[in-house]
Amino acid sequence: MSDLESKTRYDPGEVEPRIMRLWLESGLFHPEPEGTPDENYSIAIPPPNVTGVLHMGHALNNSIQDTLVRYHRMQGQRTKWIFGTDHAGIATQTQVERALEREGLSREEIGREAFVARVWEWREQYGDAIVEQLKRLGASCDYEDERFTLDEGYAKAVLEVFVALYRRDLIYRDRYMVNWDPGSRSAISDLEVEDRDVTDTLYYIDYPLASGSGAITVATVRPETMLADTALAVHPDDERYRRLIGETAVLPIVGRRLKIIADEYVKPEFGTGALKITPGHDPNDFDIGRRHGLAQISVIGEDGRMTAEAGERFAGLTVVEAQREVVQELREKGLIARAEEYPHTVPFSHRSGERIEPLVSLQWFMRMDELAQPAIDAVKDGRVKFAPERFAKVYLDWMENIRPWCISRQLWWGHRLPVWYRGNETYVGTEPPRGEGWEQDPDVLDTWFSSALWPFATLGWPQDTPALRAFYPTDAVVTGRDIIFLWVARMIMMGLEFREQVPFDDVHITSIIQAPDGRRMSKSLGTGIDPLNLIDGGPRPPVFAQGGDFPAYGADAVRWGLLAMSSGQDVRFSEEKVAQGQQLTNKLWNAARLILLGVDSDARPGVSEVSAIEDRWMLSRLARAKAEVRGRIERYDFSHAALALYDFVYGELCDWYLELVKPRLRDHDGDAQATLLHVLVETVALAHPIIPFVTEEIHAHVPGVDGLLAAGTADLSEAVDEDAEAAIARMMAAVQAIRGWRDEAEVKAAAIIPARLVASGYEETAAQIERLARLTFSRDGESAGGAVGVPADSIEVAATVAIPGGAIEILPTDELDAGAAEAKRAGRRKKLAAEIERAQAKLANDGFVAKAPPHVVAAEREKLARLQEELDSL
RNA sequence: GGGCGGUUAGCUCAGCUGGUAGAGCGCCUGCCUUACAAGCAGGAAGUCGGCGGUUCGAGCCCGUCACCGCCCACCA
Repeated sequence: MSDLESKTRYDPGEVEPRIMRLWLESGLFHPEPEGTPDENYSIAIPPPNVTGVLHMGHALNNSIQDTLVRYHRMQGQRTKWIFGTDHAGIATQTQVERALEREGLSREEIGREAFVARVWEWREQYGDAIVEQLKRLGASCDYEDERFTLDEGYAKAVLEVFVALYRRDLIYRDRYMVNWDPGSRSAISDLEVEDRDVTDTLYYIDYPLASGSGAITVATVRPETMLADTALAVHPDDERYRRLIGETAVLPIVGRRLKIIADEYVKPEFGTGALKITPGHDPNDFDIGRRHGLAQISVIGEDGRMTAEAGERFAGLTVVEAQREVVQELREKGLIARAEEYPHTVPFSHRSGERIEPLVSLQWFMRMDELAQPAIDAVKDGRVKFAPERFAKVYLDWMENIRPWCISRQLWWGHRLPVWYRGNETYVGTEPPRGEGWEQDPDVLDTWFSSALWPFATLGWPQDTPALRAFYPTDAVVTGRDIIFLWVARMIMMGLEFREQVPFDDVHITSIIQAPDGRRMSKSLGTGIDPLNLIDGGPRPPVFAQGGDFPAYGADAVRWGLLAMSSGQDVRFSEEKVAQGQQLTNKLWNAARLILLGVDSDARPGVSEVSAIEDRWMLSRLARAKAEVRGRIERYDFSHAALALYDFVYGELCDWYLELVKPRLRDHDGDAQATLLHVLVETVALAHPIIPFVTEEIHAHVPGVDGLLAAGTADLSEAVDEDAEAAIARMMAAVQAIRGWRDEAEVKAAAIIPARLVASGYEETAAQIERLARLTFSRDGESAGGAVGVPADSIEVAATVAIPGGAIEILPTDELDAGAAEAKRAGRRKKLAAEIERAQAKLANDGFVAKAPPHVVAAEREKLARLQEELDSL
């Protein structure tokens, strides 16, 4: 209890680790696998990369998930936040390779087995970091049931799926054009490619005709690939070239004869209208080549250097070097008609950042169209719902045009393909083949292949486990829109294929939080903000105008701030929102201090026989706040949930209720104490899913309540008391009117001013008005709450302040400056006159009176009458 | 080239089925009122991106233009 007395500021640094320990030790986060998925609640965390560190995206995403999870847990549902990490093939392998480089080693030097062992060591060493960081955030994941995508059981699920899809002919091996990433020396999928703007040189090259009569000119930004040209193409209807179709041209430098073919793909209006065809190094040319049965020649190798097929002169050169050589030779021969700057977009590897080299390569693919159809239906018929809804369209557009997925990766870290070769034989199975001479395919699967199985593989599939029966399908997945295709779509397809059920009902796509200057948050740009630095206090990144360290805002403040920032769209990071969250935690802490240090030792929470108007009001407003926050959370509208909570705590609980009830608290009023404690308990329960730490800490101090707040069940009652709300709303308006008048009339803040209440509807609140507005109502012949006072002209009145249902008349006193009061009256009169004019004009408009809904017109008339009355009283 | 989102107070953002614009921060004024001065009370501040239309009435609906951001796409 001494903390409550001594700490006038909430101290998250002391509270949060202590509370997290309590939660973890309680076993609260680890539900027994019982019940049905319908009655239970589960979310599978988007598995963070095992060697990753928490970034702002994680912080937002997991704040949201934890809010959902804690909310549903407190609705009494058996709740599991399925937890684990992803082996993250390329990312992790790259990190370990860099570490090896620093030792002067490479993975090739130490060999596959030793390398994989090194990665496992690395994982042992660094794999905990992100788990610990999630705990700092307060995430209530089921840490006791942690999965890893390369664990034995999980790997079994991956192989099972591969084999099953292979047997269905959905997985196949093919020589095909792939996105080759020279950086990671692996093929990557279309989704791992990003386009960047680049300015290249567009060369116009003359290809002499074999007949010797002139040349055909083609434009290209990649002259070095001409070494692999196997044809030229023109549009069949292009008059300029029609007579050349079927002729041959001579490939400069190489001397190969190229047939001139016709293909509708060629755009006559672009460039020269003639195209060099390089099936080995261009995706379009690859297709054209297949259509026309052209040879594929590969002059660029997987190492990004020219191959022997490029000719002795170029073999071994880098692509850039080869281009220079080729261009130089063409120039010497006078075959470059012209060259110009050419800005366009070019594919780059999302992972390594290197320019993609399209290559023909023998890879494993998954055919997606058949798997996609049920997943399209699931979204169309609402079994899977996107929030915000517009992302359903994004999903459907992609799914309806889905293409085969290149799933093999030339890496060492990952699930090795369950494929073996012996001569011309191929064996695919979850167990290695019997017999001698089999060699396993060296490739591993795309990381997203295993991620696609996450919602059920984490629960023990392919075994029929209790966890699977209790928690699949899950309820929601919460993630960023950047992985709708990479992950969400594939989970839906795999879930339907292998469990015949969608993996989740709801897909919540979160905002992406940008740097304060609107740029992408990125470590390399200096725009990244480490959430831990916000929680614990730490350096502000360079993107902030203000330097120095963040204050230690605490996890609750960061959670609240991120939720408040997030909306349906991308938003800039706002430190002010985090600060606002901190203020909220501090406000709650101090409200709790007022209540807990003020009540008698035998006081207990309760609501029986509540009769005081402010108590009734508070309970009614609490009920509304609960309904509001609940509704917002269930609609995945977290910013409004956070703001509604803030508004309730500040605007109703602290600004009004606590002020109203203070006198009764001092008087040891039993009803007041019980109600205060009840409201406190209910408020921290309401707030807990969003700001779990401070609420748990406060809850622990409430007399007569046991157990963890996080483990409790929320009271769902939402009874509203309209009469009490109306009475207190009037009182609040009256107090604010007087406060406003006092300020403008320059009445000293501390002065208590004589006045007379000339209004109805204040029977229960007159005394409160006196106290909160610092007035003293005269009782000459009237009761304090009397309906109508003595006739207005019988006593001199210094000022009249309009309030709902009447007015408060300020009586003369030395505290009043007559001039200021009159100036104030004049100002008010002017304002009223303007408003009256507007209302009159509106009502004079026949169209308005005739066509607007009756209640709108009636409201306008009422307003006019009220304004007129006030003006008259002045 | 398609598609999506945005443009509201100095800053970051709200604004439900159209009915005289809101919050936080910042700013101004006054208060150390025994929960919180990292607090409390009060206040100033916006031609709701431009133009046109529908309507009695438009921040909200329709059209159009401008700028910002994102996604998808094989144009040499």
